[in-house]
Amino acid sequence: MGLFLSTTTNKIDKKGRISVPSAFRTVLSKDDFAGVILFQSYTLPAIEGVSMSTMDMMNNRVDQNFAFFSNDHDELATVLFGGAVPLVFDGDGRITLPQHFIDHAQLGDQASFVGMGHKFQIWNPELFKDRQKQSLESVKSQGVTLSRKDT
Amino acid sequence: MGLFLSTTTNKIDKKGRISVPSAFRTVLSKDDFAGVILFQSYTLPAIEGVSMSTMDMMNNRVDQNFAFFSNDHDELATVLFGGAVPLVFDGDGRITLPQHFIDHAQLGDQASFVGMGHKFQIWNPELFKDRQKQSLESVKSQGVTLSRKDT
DNA sequence: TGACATCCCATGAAAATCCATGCTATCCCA
DNA sequence: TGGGATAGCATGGATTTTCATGGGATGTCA
Repeated sequence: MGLFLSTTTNKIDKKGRISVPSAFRTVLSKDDFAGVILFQSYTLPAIEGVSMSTMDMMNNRVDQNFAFFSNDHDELATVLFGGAVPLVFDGDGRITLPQHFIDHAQLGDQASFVGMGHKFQIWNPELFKDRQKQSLESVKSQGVTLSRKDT
Repeated sequence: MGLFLSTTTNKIDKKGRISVPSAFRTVLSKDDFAGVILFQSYTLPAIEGVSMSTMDMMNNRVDQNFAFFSNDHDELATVLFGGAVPLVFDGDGRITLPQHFIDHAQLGDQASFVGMGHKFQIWNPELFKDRQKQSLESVKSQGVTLSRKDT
């Protein structure tokens, strides 16, 4: 499917536009929707981004795990889909970030796109430095590792 | 899958380009992505290299072991994927090393590719000499061995 | 008609691509 | 077995293309 990898920092211009890194666009263009789905992280001052097909996948999981009219289902669906915003690329691969995302992630005139495999996050570059450092410490100290095993 | 074996030292030119040893390219070319994934070692002044399929494997493991929005998932993904850079070979089998990798591994105008089985490392040749010596002594004194057991 | 979104084009910097060269190991045939 | 041809590989440099970014023009909705 293609993975979101590496970290890229781009500028937000006066109009609130920002270029989605070319490599990320390539991953996103695998499905027919020419854009990206964004929603705010529930726990971090960051914006999460996924492809439309990943959104489909999450939708299926919600339906599998919860009865269709249960309260749990509706609560999760409300948060997950109610807060999700589809944004279409302009001709040059840019998107315009809605104001509440900019507020939530405390973005100034720059933003970092952080690849996380099947998804990515958008951060204030300064905040991300700390986040990165803290993640590394956490991964190292907790010994969260992956053993290599071919499937 | 093919293993990364032996050590080769190549030149880094003015533009930061370096030839990936032909034997390594052969191993990497087993999957459809014509390049290599690099990230910095968490503990050593070296760069680590793996194939895209290894990266895929790691991604699957992360998703299997951690809930998609859990903090553990995000921290691991940040370290693992946010710091990973996919580099495509040019027509002659070279890659251009990003500056922060050159800094981290303290590379001058040369670099050693060290085969390590499923992955390889890129070292400053001088630093690697010490590393090699120290590894050998450590293995000898601790009597590190391998159990012969597949899977 | 003003605010805002969308589309289009220009530009500079960076990255990808292409071509040339020399070295070395290998092969082939006399 | 010697020696020349050949192919693969690392290296250097030039050229072309892509990409991020800025700004203007056009369209749209309240």
